[in-house]
Amino acid sequence: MDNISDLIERYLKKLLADSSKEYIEVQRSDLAVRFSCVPSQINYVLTTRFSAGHGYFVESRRGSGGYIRIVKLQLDQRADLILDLCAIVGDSISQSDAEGLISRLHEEKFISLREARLMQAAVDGNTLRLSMPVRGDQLRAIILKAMVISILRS
Amino acid sequence: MDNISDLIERYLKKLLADSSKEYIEVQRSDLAVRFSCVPSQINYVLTTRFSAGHGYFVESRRGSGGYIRIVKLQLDQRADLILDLCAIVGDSISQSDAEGLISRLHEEKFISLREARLMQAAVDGNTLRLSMPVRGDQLRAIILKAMVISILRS
DNA sequence: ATAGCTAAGGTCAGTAAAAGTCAAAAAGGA
DNA sequence: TCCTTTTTGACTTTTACTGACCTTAGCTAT
Repeated sequence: MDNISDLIERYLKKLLADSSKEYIEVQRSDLAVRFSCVPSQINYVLTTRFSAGHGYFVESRRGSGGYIRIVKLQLDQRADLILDLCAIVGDSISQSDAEGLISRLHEEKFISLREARLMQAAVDGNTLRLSMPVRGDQLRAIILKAMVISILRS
Repeated sequence: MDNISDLIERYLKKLLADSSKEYIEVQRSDLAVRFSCVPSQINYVLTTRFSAGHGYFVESRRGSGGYIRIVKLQLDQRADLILDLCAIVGDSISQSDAEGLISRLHEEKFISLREARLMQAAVDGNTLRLSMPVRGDQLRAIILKAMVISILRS
């Protein structure tokens, strides 16, 4: 139930929360040692849990003195939040990214927990797949954008 | 009278009763071993005895470190009304009926105005028609029920 | 300068470990 | 008997993890 990827995710998010800046810098090999895993697992965690859809931006540099920088994008500093969110969603969005975006909206206090759950339910993979075997990601994007617009307007 | 499904049901309900939280997490394969049955029997038990209508909500994750989480909804007398409304939705619902149902939920103070707007947006005709010219009413019913059930949590 | 070494991080495909689906077979019950 | 519920298992999908091989950046000795 607590797989390594979840532990790494939590660790990085705690670092971010404790940091005074909006980003952190880590070393891939350090993390791999700390969590007794292969280095490439760090990349796995980054792509599955720190994607743009989840509200993060990852930069890195190789070579000696290399690093991985994880930036937490601040939603509340966006000039036009609705447009930006719709751009992030795009024409198609995976369930994982949708979940990340919704929980982010909740963390940033744009929506309540109940509202987050409502939105999750509407774009849930099982819900959508029941009706549309294919193109679930497109449908999810359409519904998610409609909800984002409705709740952030006003 | 003592079939395996009943035993599994009782076991899970005892776990829930003994738990300090309102949910439990189990592993499907563990249960299958414990009760000497095939893993898919667990799914059978979940769908026949732990549905929303029975007052439960089931989430799960696949892959290594996967789990099944069973949430017990604490239902008050008002929950019956919600479940009835959910049953009324059925397999298919028109936009105007959906709107009626949503405003009813709001009038009965089950949901806030913002939540009502959110739900309206998700099942809006234009939104759904964009993606599915046909079967829009079926899709609307599926999404609406998922959202209605979600408000039973919390 | 620069060739070459070293120390980072990246990619990708393959394997393993879960849970899900579906329909057929078996068992019960009225 | 006939219908419903339970049980089974073959096949699928999703998620996590691993390792071999690749790329990039800095450093150092010539």
